[in-house]
Amino acid sequence: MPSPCAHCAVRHKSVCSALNDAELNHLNRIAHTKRYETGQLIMSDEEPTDFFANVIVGVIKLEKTAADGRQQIVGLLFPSDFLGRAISSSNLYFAEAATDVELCCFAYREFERMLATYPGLERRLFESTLSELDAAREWMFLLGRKTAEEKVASFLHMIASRLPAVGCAHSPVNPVLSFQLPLTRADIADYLGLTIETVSRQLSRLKKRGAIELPSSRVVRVPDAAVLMRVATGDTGA
Amino acid sequence: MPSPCAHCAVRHKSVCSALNDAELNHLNRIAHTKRYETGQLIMSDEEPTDFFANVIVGVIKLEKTAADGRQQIVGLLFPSDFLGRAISSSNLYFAEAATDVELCCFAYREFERMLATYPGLERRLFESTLSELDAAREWMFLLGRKTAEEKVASFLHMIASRLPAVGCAHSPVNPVLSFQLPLTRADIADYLGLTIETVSRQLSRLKKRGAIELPSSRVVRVPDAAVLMRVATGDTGA
DNA sequence: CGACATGTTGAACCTCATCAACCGACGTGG
DNA sequence: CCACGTCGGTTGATGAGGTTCAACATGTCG
Repeated sequence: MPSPCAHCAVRHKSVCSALNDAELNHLNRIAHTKRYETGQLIMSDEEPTDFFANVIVGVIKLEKTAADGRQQIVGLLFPSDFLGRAISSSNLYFAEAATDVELCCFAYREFERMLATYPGLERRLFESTLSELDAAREWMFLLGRKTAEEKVASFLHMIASRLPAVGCAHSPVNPVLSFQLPLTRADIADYLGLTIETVSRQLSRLKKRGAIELPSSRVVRVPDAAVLMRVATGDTGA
Repeated sequence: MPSPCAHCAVRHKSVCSALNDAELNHLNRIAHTKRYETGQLIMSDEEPTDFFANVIVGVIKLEKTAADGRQQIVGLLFPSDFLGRAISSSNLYFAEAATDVELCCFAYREFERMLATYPGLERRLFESTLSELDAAREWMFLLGRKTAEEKVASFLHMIASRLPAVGCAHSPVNPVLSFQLPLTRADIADYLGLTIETVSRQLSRLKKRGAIELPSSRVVRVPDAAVLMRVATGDTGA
C-alpha cells in the first residue's frame, strides 16, 4: 500500500525529498496534519514549541515585535518550506498564519530521532537553512538600501516567483502573471520596513507606471515581469 | 606531541570545538594559515572559492553590492566565526577584510570529506549557521524599524559584546568598556543602512548624551552598557 | 442598517540624504 | 623641508522621501 505521502503536494520540494519511500513511511507514522486560520499564532516567541512542520498550504509570517509595538516580518514561509528550528532552543520571533494554513507536523522528540537516523534529512534541513540565510541577507539589502518603490516592486516580484501557480491556469498561452496577495497592506509594510500608507501609495504608483494592474486590492497582475524587475532594482534607464 | 591546535585562540569557540584531540589532529593536517590586509578581498561573489576557514584574528565584512554602487554589509565575522558556505555553490555576496585578518583555512575538498566523516562537525556548522540566521533577522529589524540613533547605539552595543576583550584589561575593577572600532564610518554606514554623515552625527549625539565617550575617532568608551542598551531599543523613558 | 476592518488619498511635518566646506593625519615628491 | 593630494572624519545648510495625522471609500458581517 502506498504511503499517503505519495500524493503529498510538497513531496518533492520539502525536506521529505531527502527520504526514500521506506523512510518516508517512517516519517509519515509520526506526522499529523494541523490547520490554522488567518491570524492565528503558530509558534510563540515566549514558550518553546514541541513540533516541527512542513507547510502544505498557505503562507506563514515570521515576525519580531519590540516592546513599543514596532514590528518587522523577518521571513515568510510558503508551501514546502520547513517551520521550526532544528536544534535550537529559544525563538527570537514568532510565527503567525498570514493566510489559512495547513501544516504537516512532526513531534519534536520523534523528529529529532529521525534526524539522527537519516543523515540526509539533516543535510537537507541544513541546505534549507542556508537558503533562508540567503533570503534574509537579500532582504537586508532591500531594507537598508532600497527606496519605497523598489521595495514594493521587489516584494511583488518575490511573491510572484514563490507563490505556487494557482488561478492563472486559464491562459497558458499568455505569460501574464496574476496572483492573490497573501498579505494585508499592514503585513507588507511590516515586511518592507514601511508604513501601510506608503505601501498603498507605491502600489498606486506602480499601477500608474503600468508595471502592474490591480483588478482588486488583493489581486495583482504583472504584464511584464522584466519591467517589474527593473523597477525593483532601480534600473530605470538612468 | 600536542597538536598545534592545542594553543589555538579559538579552539573552544570555533567549529573545532566539535572535535576531540585525535580528530583535531586530522583537521590540522589539512589546515594552513592565511593573512589578509585591511581592504583585501577574501571571497569573491563572482568566482567560487576553494576553501573554508576559521577566523583567528580580525574582522571580516560580508557585503552586497548593487549595479549602481549601493552597498550593504549583510554580516560581520569575528574571531572563532566560520567563513564559507558549507555545501552551497554560488555566493551572493563577497567577503572583505575589515581589519588585518588571519585565517585558518581548509581546502574545500578535504573539508567536505571531514564533514562526511565527523557528523558532529556538520552539526556544529549547522548550529553556527542558525546563529547567523538569528543575527541576520535581528539586523532586519534594525534596518527596517530602528531610527538612526538606535541603529548606531545598537551597533556599538553589538561590537562591544562581540569584540574579544583587548586593551581594557588595565582596570578589571571598573566595568567600563573601551574598544577600537574595527570598521570605518563608511563601513558602519553600509552596515546600518545609513550615510557616513548620519553615522558621524549620531556618534556625536551619543557623546553629547553621555552614552559614550570618543577618546579618538576609532576608540569608544561605554561608561554604562545599560544606558547604551536603552538608547538602542528606543527605551528612552517615554 | 451600522459597526468594523481594510485600503486609499491628501496635507503637514520630520528624519535622514545630499551637497559642500572644512579639519587633521599621513605619505609623497619636488 | 614644505607643498600637495588623499583619506577618514566632522559639521552645516538644504531638500526630498517617507511618516504621521486625518478624512474618506469599500466590503463584510451581525
